[in-house]
Amino acid sequence: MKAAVPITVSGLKASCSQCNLVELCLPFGMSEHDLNRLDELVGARRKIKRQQSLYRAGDPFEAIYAIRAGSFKTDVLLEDGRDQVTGFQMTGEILGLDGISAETHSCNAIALEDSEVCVIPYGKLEEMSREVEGLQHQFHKVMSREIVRDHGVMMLLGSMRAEERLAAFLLNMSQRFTARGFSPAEFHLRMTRDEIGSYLGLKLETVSRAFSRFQEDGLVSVQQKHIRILNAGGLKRLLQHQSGGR
Amino acid sequence: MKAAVPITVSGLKASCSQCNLVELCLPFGMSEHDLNRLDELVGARRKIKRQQSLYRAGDPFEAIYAIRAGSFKTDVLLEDGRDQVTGFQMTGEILGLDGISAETHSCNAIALEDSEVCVIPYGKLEEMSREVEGLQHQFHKVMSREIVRDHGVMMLLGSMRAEERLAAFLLNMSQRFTARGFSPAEFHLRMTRDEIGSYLGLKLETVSRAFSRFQEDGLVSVQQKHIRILNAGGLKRLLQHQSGGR
DNA sequence: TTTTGTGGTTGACGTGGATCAACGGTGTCC
DNA sequence: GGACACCGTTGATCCACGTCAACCACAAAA
Repeated sequence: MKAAVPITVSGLKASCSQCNLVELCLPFGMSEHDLNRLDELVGARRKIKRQQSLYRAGDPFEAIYAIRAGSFKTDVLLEDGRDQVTGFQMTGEILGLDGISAETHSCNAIALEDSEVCVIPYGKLEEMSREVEGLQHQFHKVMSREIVRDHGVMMLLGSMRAEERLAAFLLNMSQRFTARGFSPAEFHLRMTRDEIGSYLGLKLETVSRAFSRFQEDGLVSVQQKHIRILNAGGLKRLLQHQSGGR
Repeated sequence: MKAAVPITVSGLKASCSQCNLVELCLPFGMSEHDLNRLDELVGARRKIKRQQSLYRAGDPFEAIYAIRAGSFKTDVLLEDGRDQVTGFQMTGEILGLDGISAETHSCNAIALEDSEVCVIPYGKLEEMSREVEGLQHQFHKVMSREIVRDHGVMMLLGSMRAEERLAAFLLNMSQRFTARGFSPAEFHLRMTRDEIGSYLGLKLETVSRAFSRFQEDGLVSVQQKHIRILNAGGLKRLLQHQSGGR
């Protein structure tokens, strides 16, 4: 939407060993000793304002990013103007893995709110993961997890109906908020109906109607972006009962 | 479909340095010196008969696989019986990357024809990629490429219409056959209409109708699984012209 | 040769979600 | 405070694709 973006690099050096996101982020499961080495790896932090991009499709690939605060969406766009949100990312998650293959980013990463990331220069990461076994293994796991996640989305897009897709989305968000110490039942979505729709392969009107339907059925209470899940079991059942999907 | 499968491990030691698939496979771009080290890495070959599985969801993850001959599909299945083909793989492509994250495979890999793979024990791969920089980098690229590919499929499933999806599929197949030294215009599909449909998020009847439509329009000639592309430009145009897709 | 099975094609019909359109709520910038 | 922009909701209508069903082609078995 906006043109190029003023980049803010805070002088603050990141520190994995001090960070309270270790359990969600790249360093997960690494020994204290290895963790200290990671502090060398992670470069400066960078702040990204709402609606601004961390990187855009076509940018040369130099680093991956760990989200320290805030949240992002990634999207791909076709030359004819159509676009598709490929994911929403929260704190501790890693952005930029798409860039390794062609040494150029293949999607846009845009902040959904004012956010901050840790910059992990990719060359350094490769170098250090030759020395630190735990880092190498974690990094592979992070990439593999992304592949598995994408398969899940393909499943959703290829074989679920509108309400099933939204139910799956809400349960997924709930689980991720829970992992971050927030309530499983009550949370604030940072993305618009249009963005949810793009991600789920639906039009925004369909998303809105599905929300209304869930509210009628007492499954959730919806007030704009504020969601309260009233009947998680009901949402799960929506997913399991083969409802004649496409 | 079938129950568990007799596994055939041929005594033949694989050899990357001798293999004519180097340019498509994991070793791509590696120096001759590094290539020789790869020969230590790759274990036995394994033959998989048509319709049999290389691994199934839930199997413990031990190795990744490079396809030496033949082709595969991967699919995920939901507890309610629905399933979704997440990809078709050809010679030189790598299978099993989904298993790293949870140390368990998350999808099924099934041979579309009698096939053969090179078994790459994952522990050894990690070990060796700590020593061989080129290997590490190539491996990361392979994983990243998989992520980018998945984003493309998400785009297709989320925002293209039936005929666009099939056109994209045919062009993709054509390109991959070309890369393997086959004709870009004429090839034999190894998968059924139902499998194509599952991959593209369509019913088999819709796939069949789209094929018929393409034939009427002189874009391709279709005889069962044998495809001849008569007008590649026409197929590409189908993709670009915003045809009011969903 | 007939039989059986699997995969593919085609037609008639139904429907879930897209499209088009109007309107209501909320936040932000003067 | 008022005006504007953006986002969300809801209704009416349409159409692409799913569903159901019949039939055909080819291959393997008998």
